[in-house]
Amino acid sequence: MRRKNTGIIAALPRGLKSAFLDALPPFEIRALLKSANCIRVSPRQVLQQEGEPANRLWLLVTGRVSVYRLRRDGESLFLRWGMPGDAFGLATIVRAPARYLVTIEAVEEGSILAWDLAACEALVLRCPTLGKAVNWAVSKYLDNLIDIFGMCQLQTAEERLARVLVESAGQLGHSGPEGIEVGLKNEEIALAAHVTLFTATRHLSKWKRVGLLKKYRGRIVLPSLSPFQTIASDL
Amino acid sequence: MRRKNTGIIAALPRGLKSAFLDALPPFEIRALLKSANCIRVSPRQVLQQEGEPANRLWLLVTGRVSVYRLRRDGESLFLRWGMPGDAFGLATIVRAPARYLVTIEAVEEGSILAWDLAACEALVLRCPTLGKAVNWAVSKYLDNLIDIFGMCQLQTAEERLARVLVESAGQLGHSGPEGIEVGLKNEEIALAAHVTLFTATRHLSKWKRVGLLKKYRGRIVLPSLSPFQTIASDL
DNA sequence: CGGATTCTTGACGAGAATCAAGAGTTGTGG
DNA sequence: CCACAACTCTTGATTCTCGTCAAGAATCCG
Repeated sequence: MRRKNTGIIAALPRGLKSAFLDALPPFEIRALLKSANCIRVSPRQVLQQEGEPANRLWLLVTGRVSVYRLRRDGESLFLRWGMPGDAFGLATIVRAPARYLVTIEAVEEGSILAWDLAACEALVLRCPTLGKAVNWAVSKYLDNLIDIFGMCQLQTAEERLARVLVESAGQLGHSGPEGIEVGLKNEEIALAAHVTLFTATRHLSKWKRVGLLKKYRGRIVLPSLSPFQTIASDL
Repeated sequence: MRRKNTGIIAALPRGLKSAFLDALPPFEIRALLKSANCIRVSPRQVLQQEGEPANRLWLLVTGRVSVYRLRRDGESLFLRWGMPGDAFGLATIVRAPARYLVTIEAVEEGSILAWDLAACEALVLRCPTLGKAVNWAVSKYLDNLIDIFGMCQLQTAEERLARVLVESAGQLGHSGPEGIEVGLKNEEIALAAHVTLFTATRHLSKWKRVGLLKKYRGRIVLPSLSPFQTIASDL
C-alpha cells in the first residue's frame, strides 16, 4: 500500500462519475481532494475489515471492490460490487467512534482516495454539505440492500441472474462491436445473483444457445438488454 | 388517528426503554417530548408508506409495528418488527427532502410520539446530539438488515425459525409460570423467519413433541432458550 | 351453537444445491 | 513452438429442502 500525495487532480480520471462527490459544491470537493491520500491497491487486498475501528473514509477511483460480510462459520455473504466513484468507510463519519460494518476487498488493480480520522474531523467542520452527502450515501446503501434482499427472497434464480446481467451491463459494461461487453466470470455473476456457479452457468449457456448473449472466457457480450429486463420482470 | 397534546410525560410509560432516546442528554429529551404529538394507532393502520414524502419522525411508545417493503407485483418483503422505543421515519431528518424507504403498519393497538417536519427542523437546530442519534439508528438498522439477509441466505429454515424464537423471546417475551411466553401466531413467526406458515408449523410441532416448547393459540412458551440458540448455531 | 380464526398433517412437486467428470481456454517455460 | 499446468466453463445425474395444495382438526368468541 504505497502512498502518493502529489498530483491528486491528475489521479482523478476525467470521466470519474461519483454520486458522492456530485452531491458536494465545488469548493468542498477541492477541500476534499486537497487533504486526500491517493493509494494504489492490488487484487485480494483487504481495504477494510468488519469489526475493526472505522478510521478512514475513502473513495474508489479506479478498479473494482467486493463488499461482503463474514460469519462466524467462515461463510461469506456477498453484498455488492463497489465501482469507481463509490464512497466507503462511511461509518468513520456517521457513527463517531465506530467499527466497520462490512469487509471490503479489492478485486482488480486500482486506486483509492483516503482520508484518515483527523482529516475527516477537519473536513466535517469545514464542509457543511459533507455530512449530508455521507448520510445520503448510507441511506442509498440501505435502500439498495433492501432491494437485493427482496430480489433474493422473491425472485427465482433465473430472474436474479437476468437482473444481475442488466445491472452489471450498466455499471461495468462498455460498448463493443457485438454489443455491451461485461468483464465478469461466471463465478462472479453467480456471486452477485446469490446462486451457485452451476446454476449460473446453466442459465447463461441456455441464453447463449438461444442467441441472447455470447460468451468468452471471463467476458459476456449482450447484444441487447431488453430480453433480460423482461426476464427480471418485477423490480 | 386522534391527537392528544397533553400529558406527554404521562404518555411515556415508566419502563420504556429506547436506545434512541438513551443516546440523548436529558435536556434534549425534554425538548423532544415537549414538541411531540402523541397519537393512538390501531391494528392495520399504515403509519408510513414507502415512496411518500418523509415528513414525520416518530417513536413507537406502545404496541407493535411491522416494517416491510412492497414490490410492484404486490408481494411484500417483511423486514422486521418495530417494538416500543424504536424510532422511525428517520429519512425525515437524515436525507433532507426525502421519501420513506419502507412501509410501516401497526399490528396491535398502540401509541406513538410524532414530530412533523417543522418540529424536526427546529429540533435539529436546538439538539446537537439528535443528528448523531438518528445516524446511529440508521446504521444499526443497516447492520441489522445485513444480518437478516445473511440469515436468510446461509441458514436453513429450521435454523432461522430457532433464531426467530430466541430473538422474539428477548424482544417481546415475558416470564410466565412455564417459561418465557411469546405472544406470536405461527403465521407471524413464519413471516419473521421468511418461511411459509406450513414449514413453521412443522418445526414448531416437532419441537413441541420433543418437549422444547409448549403451544397455545397465538402464544408459545419456551422453558429454555438454550436449545434454540444451539440450533440457530451461527449468528 | 355456529362461524371465524388458527393450527396440523399429509402428499406432491419444483427449484436449486451438490457432486463428479470432463472439455475448453489461457499463459508459461523449456 | 510445443507441452503442461492452471484456470474457467459445461453437462449430467442425483438429492434435498422447502413451497404448494388439500383437507380437516382444534380453539376461541359472540
